[in-house]
Amino acid sequence: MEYQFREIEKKWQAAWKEKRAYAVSNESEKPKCYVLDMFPYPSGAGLHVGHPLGYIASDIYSRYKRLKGFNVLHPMGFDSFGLPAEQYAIETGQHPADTTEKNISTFKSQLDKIGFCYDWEREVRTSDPSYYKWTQWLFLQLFNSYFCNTQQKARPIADLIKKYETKGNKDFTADEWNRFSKKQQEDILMQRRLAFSSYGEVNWCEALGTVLANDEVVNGVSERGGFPVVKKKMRQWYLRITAYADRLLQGLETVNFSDAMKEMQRNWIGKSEGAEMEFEVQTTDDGSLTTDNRRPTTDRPLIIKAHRKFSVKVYTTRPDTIFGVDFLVLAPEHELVNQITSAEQKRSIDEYLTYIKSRSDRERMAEVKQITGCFTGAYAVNPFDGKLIPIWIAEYVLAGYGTGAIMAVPCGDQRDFGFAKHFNIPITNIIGSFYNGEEANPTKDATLENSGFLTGMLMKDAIGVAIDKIEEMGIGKRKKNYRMRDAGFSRQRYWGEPFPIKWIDGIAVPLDESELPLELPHVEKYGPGPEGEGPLANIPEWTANHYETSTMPGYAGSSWYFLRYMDPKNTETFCDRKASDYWNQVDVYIGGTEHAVGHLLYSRMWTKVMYDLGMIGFDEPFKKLVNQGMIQGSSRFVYRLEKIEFESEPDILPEDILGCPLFVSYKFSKQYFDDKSYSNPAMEFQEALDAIREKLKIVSKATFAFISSAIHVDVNIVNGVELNIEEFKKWKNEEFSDATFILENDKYICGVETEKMSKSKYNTVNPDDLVNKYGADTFRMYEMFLGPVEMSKPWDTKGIEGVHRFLRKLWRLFYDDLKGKVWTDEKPTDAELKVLHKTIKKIDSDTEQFSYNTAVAAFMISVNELADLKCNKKEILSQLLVLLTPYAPHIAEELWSGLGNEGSVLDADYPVFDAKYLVEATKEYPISINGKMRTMISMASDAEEAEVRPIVLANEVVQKWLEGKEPKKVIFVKGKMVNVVV
RNA sequence: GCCCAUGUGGCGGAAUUGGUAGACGCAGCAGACUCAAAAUCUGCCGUUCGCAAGGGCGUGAAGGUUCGAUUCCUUUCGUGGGCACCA
Repeated sequence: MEYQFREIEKKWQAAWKEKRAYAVSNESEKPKCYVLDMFPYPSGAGLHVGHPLGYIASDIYSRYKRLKGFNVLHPMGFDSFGLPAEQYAIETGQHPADTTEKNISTFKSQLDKIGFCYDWEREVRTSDPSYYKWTQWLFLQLFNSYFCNTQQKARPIADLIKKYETKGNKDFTADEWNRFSKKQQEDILMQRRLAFSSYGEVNWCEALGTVLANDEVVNGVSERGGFPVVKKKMRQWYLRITAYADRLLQGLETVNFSDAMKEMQRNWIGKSEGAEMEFEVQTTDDGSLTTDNRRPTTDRPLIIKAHRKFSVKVYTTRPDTIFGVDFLVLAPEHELVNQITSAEQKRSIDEYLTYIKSRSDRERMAEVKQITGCFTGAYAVNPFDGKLIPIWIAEYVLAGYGTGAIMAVPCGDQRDFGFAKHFNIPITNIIGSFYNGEEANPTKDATLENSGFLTGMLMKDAIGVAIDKIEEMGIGKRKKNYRMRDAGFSRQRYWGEPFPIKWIDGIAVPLDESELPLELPHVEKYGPGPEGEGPLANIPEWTANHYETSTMPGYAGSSWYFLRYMDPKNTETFCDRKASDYWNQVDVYIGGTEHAVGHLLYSRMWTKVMYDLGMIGFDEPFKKLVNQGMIQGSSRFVYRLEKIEFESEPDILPEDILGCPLFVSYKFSKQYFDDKSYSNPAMEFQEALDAIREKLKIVSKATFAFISSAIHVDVNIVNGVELNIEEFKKWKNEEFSDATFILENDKYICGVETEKMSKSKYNTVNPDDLVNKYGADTFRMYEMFLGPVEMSKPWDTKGIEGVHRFLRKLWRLFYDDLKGKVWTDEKPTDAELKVLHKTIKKIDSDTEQFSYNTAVAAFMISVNELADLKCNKKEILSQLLVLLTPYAPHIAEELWSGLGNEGSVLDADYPVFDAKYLVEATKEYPISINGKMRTMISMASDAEEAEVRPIVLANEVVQKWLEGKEPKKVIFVKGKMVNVVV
């Protein structure tokens, strides 16, 4: 009886489906466990081997927890709104709903072949109206809520309205409020709503007539077409996530995420403490701007003007350096720029602003080596010593962060320093010898000099003193700041949730709950609407109703989906409170680090809002987070000779002579054609040269040079690094059917590089093929065997054979190909029990800790040892099968029933580890001399140092190393090792 | 640029968290079985010196702490991911 994995897997998948083996109930006596994978986007390319990595890990954990007696929720669904489907629609005219539907069914059938234990009855899709009805509903809850600063939580906006009606606030009285127009009231409320509308900048591409994503903009032009892209202000929806900044930080203390992940989120939130303060802009007596740049002197003291016409508000974390401020820098977008620019500087400033319009934020942050900026001609006055400070604008100051203006202290900040040097701005040193004139020193430990009332203080002590003084003088205040911005929540796109909002007379009017869902209308064309609005603006019926024309972003539906799985069919509410109370937080959430800050922060915020409004009973969605690494592609290259230059006749392709493309094997390519530069032609070489000459039938005297260029070749037609030449000739519709090759050792060897897995690199491997060839169980175990789940690693199909051999070897413990059944009911020996219990211990702890690669190794060791012991005993093998079930459920179920066990192995009793089988009387101690292992000595496990020492010193190897001398020291670690120091 | 992760044989990786570096698997080499192949089994397999016994070197690089460092510290280089409209 052979291991017929195809039949076995088909049989049990059908049986489990028929028995609804994976259906999960919300009512159970058992403790609950919620295991969740990150929501997949059903891309048209289907699954590649990188996708299932996390799914297999969570599946193993779910099955393990089930065996351990938990009621496990392990659902799957699709984040089916998104840009790629829309892009595809624009290109092919197919409706996103149709392509999405098709993609999902491909995805599902691929997933099913791998044998996951999803409860498909709970599947959700974000693009399904019955789902996005609740996304819209939740948006309205956000819209109708505000963040109460006193209680630090979300409350209904009605509470705020009531307060305004009865008490007013610091800016207006109740009477004033009640006299405000509806529009005025709404504008004020909009400043507090958790989902609110405001103006923000987008990447506008005039030529394409559309708004572009950041990654669609490269070097200031559109990725498609290369058209110029500029910043444009547009009305946008936002979520007030900044209100939750502190709670999102505090919440991190309560969840089990990796330190790296928490650190990333903290950095993203970017909390800093410092001060906000105002610098007056120097003006003449009549209040107009002056361009007098002479510094005040004792005989010509500065007259500080009383006109508070212009002032620049800066945010700084280092108010202690106030006397070291040599210039101010405004973000180019800063509203003061136009007002304070002097007549002489107007032209330069305008030119600079034009340049800035073409720069993305990303570029502005990344290219710090390239220092740009422009002087406005205006000066500010240092409020402490009256010094005049030139005001510049520069791209390294971002409008969205802090106040959009900084005070520059070149001796303490490297970017300010570089800027000062570049534009020859004199630098004031306030930290004495801590500043060397070569680079800035951001220390807080220096003693301040030239710093007025702060002189002589340690910088870190001066921070507080400076802020107190600033507050006392009434020119600024202590301030916390966050780098995080409010989350942009509109997209000028079609394929997303419509906003349940009508715009009437400039007021955003929410739809009534009864009008939900507001369904996405069918369209024929997906092009942008007028003025960069979304495609919905092209639909007369839509605009006639005054509906909002943008749609929600991808993270809208994914911010709360984990709740819908708990109660997916509910038509009354998004999720029944009883269901969310039972399932509660997600116990284990598995997904990639690419979602570290986006999705995870948004869903954490939504959860907090829902908790504040009493809709759910917990305020962190994910108790534990496991980050899976990426599976990288392992690309293969062939090297095509592209140009042959003769002394007389340059630039001939080999094809011109040969009539066919010519490929050289890796070694020759690297040795002779590696230089990419055509001006430095490849060297001559004998071996390959002769071969090529022969191929090219060129007279031997000709002088020529080549360049080889690396071409991605489909990894599926390469065996390891050896190209399958026959397959290659058939590849790409026989594009290379007539190719010739220069081989090494009769083989064509390909180049190898690790890159992102993608279709365009021909390095994707389809799990379907592997499941067909080796079976789902082999595939699952091989993915886990590759390495730790959290680590990124390149995919290489080669090793899968080893795992498959392991499963066949396991099979042979039960059945022989010729003899049939070999398992017996005999009583196990101590040695066999020892192997079993060693395995139970290892597998149990490895599975709990997601250390699946070592668990697979432990299974292999176990089967190797049982085979060596010729152990075919049911008592041992049954327990081993239960351990294996989470990893390889099909073969486990087949063998389990073959042994005549009752019921399904999916719900068997998990083996219990018993330490008594592992007790050893003696221990092989490694003996080191000066820390280097020299020999082994077998000694009693419970021996103490006094007994061990004479045995060790008497050993002949130790004697040899001692050379008759007394050891300096003997270190004995019981149960571990002995080290003799000579 | 900033933030995070990571670097160990030809390859994927292991190492009880400061205690035998290279488990397990792939690839490779030699052998058994076979008419042959597949499958299976046995042995070798970091590098270097040596007939051998045995020794030197070795966890990206350079320092340091320690009886002992893949593990801790400092500096440095390479690679991967994220940086707000890809999801």
